[in-house]
Amino acid sequence: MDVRDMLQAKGLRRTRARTDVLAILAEARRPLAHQEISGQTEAADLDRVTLYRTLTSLSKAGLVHQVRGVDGVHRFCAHGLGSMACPGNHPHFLCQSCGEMSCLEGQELPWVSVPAGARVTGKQMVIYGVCAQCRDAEA
Amino acid sequence: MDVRDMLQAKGLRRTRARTDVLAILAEARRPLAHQEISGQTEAADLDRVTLYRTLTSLSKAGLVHQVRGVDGVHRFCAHGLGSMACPGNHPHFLCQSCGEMSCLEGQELPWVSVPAGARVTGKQMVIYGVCAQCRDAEA
DNA sequence: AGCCAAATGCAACTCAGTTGCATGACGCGA
DNA sequence: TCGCGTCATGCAACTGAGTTGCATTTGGCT
Repeated sequence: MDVRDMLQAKGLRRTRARTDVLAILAEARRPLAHQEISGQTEAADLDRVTLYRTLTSLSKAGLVHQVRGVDGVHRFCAHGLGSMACPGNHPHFLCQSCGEMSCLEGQELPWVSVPAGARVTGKQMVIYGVCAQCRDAEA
Repeated sequence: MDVRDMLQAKGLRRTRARTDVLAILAEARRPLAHQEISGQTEAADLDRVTLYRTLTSLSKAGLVHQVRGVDGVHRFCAHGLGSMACPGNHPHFLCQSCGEMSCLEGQELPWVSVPAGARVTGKQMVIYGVCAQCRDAEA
């Protein structure tokens, strides 16, 4: 399924910003921050604001999932789009040295009981530390 | 155990900022954001920067634990100081309507396997939605 | 009391993210 | 395929959390 078709299926207008951003995210094996996306050549000439709004609309449409790391930065992920859509209900690992986040797939988030009467919108779990590459670089 | 003694036990100078902030946090039944703390009369005349630095030093000393909500704001918690110290390894609930966070105590965070070679510094899980009070207020 | 290191206060700054508004482009119907 | 309304984009300016540098004060210790 093409990214353009996915946009249409969700009732979103197919614009260059959306197709490019969605393609970048779908290709990435991990959640990307706004900054990382705008670093890609395809998105380099996009306005910051447009990128933010694009990510918001993709997120609302359910095409990407969104995680906010312990560094306070939003990251967006669309890997496994289509067939094996990645709903995002798994933990994420954030390397505090290089800032890369990765999905810890195949591990479900536990069910958690919340205070009576509360409505749950979502949940996220972030494990943080230093990734293997950065540990090597340290030594 | 008095908050002043706790500071001393951790090798921290006992200053008004630290004793007041620690007392506020110890008394609160939930993690407080910087803004909520400075709203308390005891901390009202503290400089923003001092409050940030105070929270950082308390956090490093292990007297408080720190959670960053999906709203990107740091919250600090010291409830159950001393005897039943709250290590923070439980999930937290964040109400996106009123911004209040609460500790979901008695529920352990699951063990999660991370990529080989990575060093884990910490982990946090945040459940978000709307709390019972805010749901009532909506209706 | 007196000293030094550590803590405080102030000002200015960074950086992620948002808002308002004018312009441009997508989609749809004629 | 043309035209039009609506939504998307770009620009500028703003917000709010958090940080940094530096001069001043204060806690702890002798």
